Formats: sequence, structure tokens, C-alpha cells
Amino acid sequence: MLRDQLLTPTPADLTVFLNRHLRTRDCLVQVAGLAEVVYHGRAASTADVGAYLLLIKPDGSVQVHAPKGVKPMNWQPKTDEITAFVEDDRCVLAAARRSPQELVRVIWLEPQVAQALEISERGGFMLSGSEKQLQELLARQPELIEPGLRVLSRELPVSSGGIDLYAQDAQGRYVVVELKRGKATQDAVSQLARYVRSVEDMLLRTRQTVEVRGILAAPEITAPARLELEARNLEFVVVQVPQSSAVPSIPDSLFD
Amino acid sequence: MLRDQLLTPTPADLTVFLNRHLRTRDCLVQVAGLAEVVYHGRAASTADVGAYLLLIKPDGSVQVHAPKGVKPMNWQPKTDEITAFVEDDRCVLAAARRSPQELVRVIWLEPQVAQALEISERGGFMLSGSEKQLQELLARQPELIEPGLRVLSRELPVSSGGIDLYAQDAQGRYVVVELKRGKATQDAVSQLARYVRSVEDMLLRTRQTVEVRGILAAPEITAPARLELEARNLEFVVVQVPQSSAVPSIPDSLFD
DNA sequence: AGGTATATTTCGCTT
DNA sequence: AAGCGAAGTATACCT
Repeated sequence: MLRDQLLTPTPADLTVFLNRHLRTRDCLVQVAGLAEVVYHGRAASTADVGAYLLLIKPDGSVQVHAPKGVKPMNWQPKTDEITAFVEDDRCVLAAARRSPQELVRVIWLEPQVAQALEISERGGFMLSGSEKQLQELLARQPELIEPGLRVLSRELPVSSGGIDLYAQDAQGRYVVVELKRGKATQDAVSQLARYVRSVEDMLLRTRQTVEVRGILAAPEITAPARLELEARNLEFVVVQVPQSSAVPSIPDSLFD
Repeated sequence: MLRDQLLTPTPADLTVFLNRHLRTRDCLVQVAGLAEVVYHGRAASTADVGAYLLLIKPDGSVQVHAPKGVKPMNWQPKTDEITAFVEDDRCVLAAARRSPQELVRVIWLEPQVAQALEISERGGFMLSGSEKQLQELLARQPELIEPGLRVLSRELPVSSGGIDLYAQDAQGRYVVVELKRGKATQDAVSQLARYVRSVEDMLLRTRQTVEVRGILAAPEITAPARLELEARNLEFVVVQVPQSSAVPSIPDSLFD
């Protein structure tokens, strides 16, 4: 698991260490210590000398962590090329992407610990409560949205994007349903309105008059979104994402 | 820098190690090894046994990394409470948040390495190329958008949200400018349209007739966004985010 | 605490 | 490669 480790390495040693373990692309490489970080690409950034933690995953993704937050201070998704080299008597790690063209450089001033860890491909990972699951549920049980609703299509591709659920109500009117797993915002209303218009345009090519209903289905909705929804003559329906029944309640001890 | 380290610790030792270093809240704690991860909160997830890397930052944020991607497999922003304890002869790390109420549990089956690292508050960090910078530039030089444009307000708070730039053109017409640092999408068009309507509503209270222009200013725009923009009688203007002149071009060697 | 918008968003999917 | 939308988005800002 801990395949290799260096303590307070020299620039040359760290460079060799990094290149050796990066080449195999089968372990997670990390370095902690004093460094400077420079990024240039979609934007540009520089971080003064500080104690940071660098992670390089087997897929070539890079992240430099400062002491706060989930988000890295600097990062790079799956890179095209990663190299370490010595420059001005310091070990420099350079990670580059081609598209978009961008580059992160980590200049090590005082590397303290370097490790190569074996990290396995994650076996089973299951997430429940996503919008996709909600969509599957409601496609099977459209009556949870409204009695008499029949689902015609899921992810119906319209001019751009896809309509979550396309349906017909008990009176035969077409219905566009936009789902949100969380609280619905004005954005969701805009999206729904856009889809309704697309469907209206589509139907107008074959019919004279159309009435297309738009339903925003979510567990909650913000007050401004509700106002805009009503102003646009669209509807809101409460739907609950079913949580697994085996919910372990958070032990009291953790909140005492 | 490397304050403390344990190799293949027993459940009890790891528990003590974690609690000791978590309590001080002054170093980054990490554990690598075989573990199971369970999350329950806004959604729910389970990860089968695998070799993962756990990071706990001094601010209480938690992330569990699998071998791929910048994003952690599981995470928790700044937690309210973190504790390690022994359960069924295994060390379990539980990190909980109150709002939203959620919990991550990492069950260690074979912890291999545990470390406590000193990570300093990042000193200077400068990012350039953000939308905020673009806004500052264009507020100073509105002629980059259109000759004769005068900026009345930045981040003007409207019914909901803020208008990036609120201005008046050479003919005295009011102009709403929505900025994007990257390619503008349909979302941006919806946003702009919403703001234009808000301003129209606002002005209609004091005036009889109003003509409010809406300008989407971005380096690029997607084709569908452009169509919708034109359908709504809104405008598009190309603006470039100025990149720092000291741009280090990506060395050829990295792409040979 | 609620609402909104940005992000070097990332990521996955479809065209 | 481009476009689109979801995300347990995270994070900052403002009311």
C-alpha cells in the first residue's frame, strides 16, 4: 500500500522519485512541503510560498491543497503530460493539458514528505437520491405528479437539451415536466419555460393551436422562483426523492 | 512538517491518533488503506471496500479520494463534528454536518499509513482572469462594449440577483450588460432576459414607455444561445478577458 | 439562514 | 470536439 516514501529529499532525489512513480501510472503520488504554485490556462494564478499538499492520481489528475476547503487551491483534471525536473536547484513539477491548454507548475522549496501509495480502482460505488433516480421513479409512477398523467418520453431531445419527462394529461394536453432533486430556483423556471416554448414551436408545425403545460416537479421551490413560475403560467408539484429505508439516523452523540 | 506518522496501526491506535490530531485542529490528517465509505445526507452513497485516501483539513473539511478524478469520491465541507471511535474492532471516522444534516463514515479495515502534516495558511494567492476582473475592466472602459456607453452601476441588485453592468447608451437608452468569462450559453441568455424584464418592470413604475437593451458580453457564444438571443431581440458583444502579459508559454518539451 | 451567481467548476452523456 | 445539464456541486456575497 505504501509503496515508497522519502523524507526531506534533495531536489534531485525528489525529481527521480516523482518521475519513477509517475511513469508507472499505477499509484497515487503525493508530496507535502514548502512550495510555490503557478497556474496558467483558462485563468492564471500564483500562490506564494506556503506549505501545501500535492496529490497526483494514477489518471494524471493533479491537485494542490491548502489548509482550507474541499476544493484544491490549484488543480488540473486528467493531464496529458506530467514531468518533474530540476530547475535552479529546485524540483519542479509541471502538469499540462492540451485542451484547454493549461499548465500547473509546483516549485518545491522544502519538500518534506513524498509518498507513492497504491490506491485501488473503486469497486462498487452506489449513489442514491440523484435526479436520474427521481426521473426513473416518476416515469414508472407518473401519478405521483398528477392523476391521469401518461409519460410519452424521457429525456426527449428538444432543440437543445433534453426534457426530463414529456407527457400527456388526462385531458390529452401535452405536458413538459422539469425535475429537480433539490429546491427549485429561477434557473429551473427559465429552463422549463424554454422547453415549453420548444415544444409549442414543434407542435405548431403540425397543429393550429396548442396548449402545452409546464410542470416543475421538486421537493421545494424558492419564493422568487414560485412568483416567476406563476407569472409565466407554469405549475409546481411537490415530489419527494425517496430516501433509502435503511437510513442510519445520525447518532445523538455526534451532536452533543 | 510531518508531525506524526503511524504505519499499519491497530484500530485502537488509529483511533487515538485521529482524535489526538483532530482535536488540535492545526494540521492536515490523512489516512490511506482499505476502507468502506458510507454517506447519508442530501443523498446517500456507499463505497465497497477499496484502497482510498482520506484527508481531513484543519478546518474540518473531509475528503475521501479514489484513484480517479479531481473530485473526491466522498466529501464533507467544513464539518461540525468529527470523531473517531472503535466499532466491531474497526476504527471508524464519522464526520457530521448540521445544516444540511449529513454524515460521512469511513470504516477502516486495513489502515496502512496515517499522517499528521503541518500545512500553513496560504499566504498570497492571486487569481486573474475571473469574471470579476472583466467587470472591473469594462466598468473602467465601457467603450470596449460600445462607443458612448456610460456605466451607471455595477452589481445593481434587482428583484433577485445582481446586474453585472447597468448602463446608458449614446441615445440615452438603458442597457443591461451580462458578462461571461467563457463561452456564453442559453443559461446566460435566460439570465439576461430576466434582468431586462426586471429593469423594464422597474422603469415602468415611473415612466410610460421604456426600451431597455440587453447585451451579453463574452468572448464566445454557443450557436443555440445566439439563436435564442436574437429571437429575444438581445445583443451579443465580444469581450476578451485580458491575460497577464507575463504569460509563460507552455514549453514545447512538455508536448513532444 | 435563504437566495443568487460564479467556477480554471468537474463530470458524464450525446451529437 | 462541442454542447448541454446535473452535481451530495463548493464557495462567496448579499439581504
